[in-house]
Amino acid sequence: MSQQPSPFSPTKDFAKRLLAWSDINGRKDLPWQSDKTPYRVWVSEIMLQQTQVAAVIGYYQRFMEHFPDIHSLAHAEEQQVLAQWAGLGYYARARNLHKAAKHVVFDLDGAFPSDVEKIMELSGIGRSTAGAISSIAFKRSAPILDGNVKRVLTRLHDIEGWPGGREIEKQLWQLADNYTPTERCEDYTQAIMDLGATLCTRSKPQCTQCPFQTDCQAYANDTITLRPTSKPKKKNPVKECWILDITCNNETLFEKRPASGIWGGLHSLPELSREYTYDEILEEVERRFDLKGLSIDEARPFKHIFSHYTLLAHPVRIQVSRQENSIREERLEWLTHEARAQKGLPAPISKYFEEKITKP
DNA sequence: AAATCGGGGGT
DNA sequence: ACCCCAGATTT
Repeated sequence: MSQQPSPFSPTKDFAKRLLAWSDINGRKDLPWQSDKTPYRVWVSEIMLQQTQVAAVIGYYQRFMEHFPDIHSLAHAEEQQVLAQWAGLGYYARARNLHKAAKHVVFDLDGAFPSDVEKIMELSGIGRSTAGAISSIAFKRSAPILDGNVKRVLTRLHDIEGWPGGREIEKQLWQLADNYTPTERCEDYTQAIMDLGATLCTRSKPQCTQCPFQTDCQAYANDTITLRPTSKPKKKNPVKECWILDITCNNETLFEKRPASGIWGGLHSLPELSREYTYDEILEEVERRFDLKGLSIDEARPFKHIFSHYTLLAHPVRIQVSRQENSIREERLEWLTHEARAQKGLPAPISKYFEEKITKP
């Protein structure tokens, strides 16, 4: 755990300078930026959660015409709410909005809660959205930590580590809280989102326009493109299977694989789900190939790493007695080791045979 | 094709 | 308390 020596080295007057910047460059004419009632702010924050400003504007205006206040929303049928939401996507947001409206109107006497803790109890509102509503609608000093703010803060402090992780997120909330002013906190909330949305963007940030260029640790360290640290790719799953090494005399049964998928179109050993028991394997061999197994035993498993998963193949050797009337299919082929060497086979299968020959 | 996003839900 | 997902867009 690399505890940073000082998790917080305050940039002096951050809020003041940010507000000075946003007074000139910030957006102040969006539909939800006038008449900032809790209801109007809330609806805008929910709509903006996973959707860009430009896409939200039209929906917001129509939504407000249909449901001008929280009472009209609470008394509406869910279908009417969803109808107004149609096209915005993420419809769970609309259901949560409706559910929360009913809760406020019928359980809280229509009084929208003002502190973060209470706001967070409403469906569809987490800590960041609650902070936004509390600060913008109630002018309470409450931090937010949405994607924009995470980006600004991880760059300003050049914080390494995925912001979704526990420790980093905790550190970011601490920073967000420290920077949040008591004066003009509603403008500050809007301003830091504007900074992230217009200058401190994910790609091609406009650092030359940024009022914090000389404060920015990532800029100084030339790590802007590395911040925020991207989510660690979850390590690939391991998939296991049986690989059937079916032999009769000196020949092995190969099966041409489907054209698409892994090893598409190549000849390979038949593959079965690892779930099968020996008995089930033999049943399947008889069903699919019309071959009776005489003996069955396992060889050493081999591993093959694909880009998206690791295959752990368990070869199972099956001796069969060749029948006259064995199923004949285009995709099935009996090959000797010599013939096999000429054939296009998946590398792991070829390798398996090299080992089998050199170390029987 | 892969990364992103804030909250919900499952473990 | 922690991890992961659904659902849609963006790069």
